[in-house]
Amino acid sequence: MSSRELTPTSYLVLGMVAWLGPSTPYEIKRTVAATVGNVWSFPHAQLYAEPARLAEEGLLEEEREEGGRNRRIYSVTESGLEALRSWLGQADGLPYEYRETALLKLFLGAFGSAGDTAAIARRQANFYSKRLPVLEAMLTAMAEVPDLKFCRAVIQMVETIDRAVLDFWEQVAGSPPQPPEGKDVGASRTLLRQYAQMYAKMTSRQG
Amino acid sequence: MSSRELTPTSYLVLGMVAWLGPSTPYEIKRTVAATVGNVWSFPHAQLYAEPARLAEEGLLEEEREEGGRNRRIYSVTESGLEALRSWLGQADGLPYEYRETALLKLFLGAFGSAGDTAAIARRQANFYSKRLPVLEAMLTAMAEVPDLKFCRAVIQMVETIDRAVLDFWEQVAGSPPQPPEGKDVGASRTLLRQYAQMYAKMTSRQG
DNA sequence: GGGTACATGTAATCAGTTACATGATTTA
DNA sequence: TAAATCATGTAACTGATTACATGTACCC
Repeated sequence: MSSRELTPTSYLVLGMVAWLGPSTPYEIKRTVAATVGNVWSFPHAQLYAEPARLAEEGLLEEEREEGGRNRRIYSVTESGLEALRSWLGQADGLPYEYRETALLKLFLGAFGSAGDTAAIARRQANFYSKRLPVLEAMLTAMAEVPDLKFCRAVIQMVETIDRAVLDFWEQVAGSPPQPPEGKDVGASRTLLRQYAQMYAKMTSRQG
Repeated sequence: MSSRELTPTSYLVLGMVAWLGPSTPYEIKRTVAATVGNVWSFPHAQLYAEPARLAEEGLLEEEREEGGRNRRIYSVTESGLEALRSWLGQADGLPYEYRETALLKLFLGAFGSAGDTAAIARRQANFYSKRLPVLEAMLTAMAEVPDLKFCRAVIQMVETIDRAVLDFWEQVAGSPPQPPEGKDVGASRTLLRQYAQMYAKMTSRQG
């Protein structure tokens, strides 16, 4: 029936509806925000658009609330559950994507001013140091509830990464790489090219 | 001159050209792949499209190679450098995005079969356990070369995250959360809703 | 009763992804 | 010299982001 390839967003929505039972896009959004949304943001417009698509494909079923807000309410169909199960069965093994603007700024720090990198590092460290205690509170709250173990696993992963990343940025803030004097890129220019070439060789065929 | 807001991709390209000197999209691509590309993938089509845009906006300058492959060669302009510097000066402090399909599968593991989650976890662990030694080789190679310190910092971050994530997946593989018997979601259904609500309260106003 | 935050959508744009296509070097 | 990989692009599609818009509930 459907021809398009489902996206991660598709499966997330599918899974949330399966889990929450009949639910509105807003409920999906809220639950996502509380879990994977911490590190993988799904803008709410998407969480309204995606269920609509899935409904067209017969993987969700849509009904409208009578009266009141006239909300859209979605439930999983059997073929929706099937799609979800089949997806869960594949261990495709794609690596993570980690996107942090600050990492790009660290990378290109040579072109900035002296204090830039340290300021950026402190800013990031500050953010994660504030999020960590919240996560820990969540984790202890969930520890009692075995039914939330899957949810808990997600928060545990967020915590794991936050810790690592916080540590990293604190180190950078402590001893930030300094931009070279006089903007002399000349030296690093050829070195960077050599590095890229070496890297390509090391990763294509055998090292 | 330009009206659009520059994207992270824009600044990355700007920075790479500034760093490499006059360069072709392919050289940009290769260098990106060797550095941030490890965790933040920029498809090559983008690294051909973006310099073209930047050239239109006067932030890069484009010339064509005479004869041969007739390649496009880009260099930074003064206003390009300015844009880069000004961007580096802002510590906007956005948190990272971490996207790993396996994390979604872990989250939704309740709907899969018994062995699924463990298989997925092993698969991820396997990948990172293979990448780590490569990164370490790179790091020791770069340790000698002070001009590559910014580049090295990036690889260090990748290593940091890989370690943390590898550890996490190994733990999951060791004792994976089991899907409930009989697909009884009923219990966790309301708990999940409660959790989402609690989370919303904890993160909006003060906890 | 007025303001602020929660809730619920739609529209338009564009970056990003995938796919297609082919020329130039190596390497076997 | 054939195969494989490296290098270099373009076209088309569509999901994702941004922005707009408005209704409803709650708090002071």
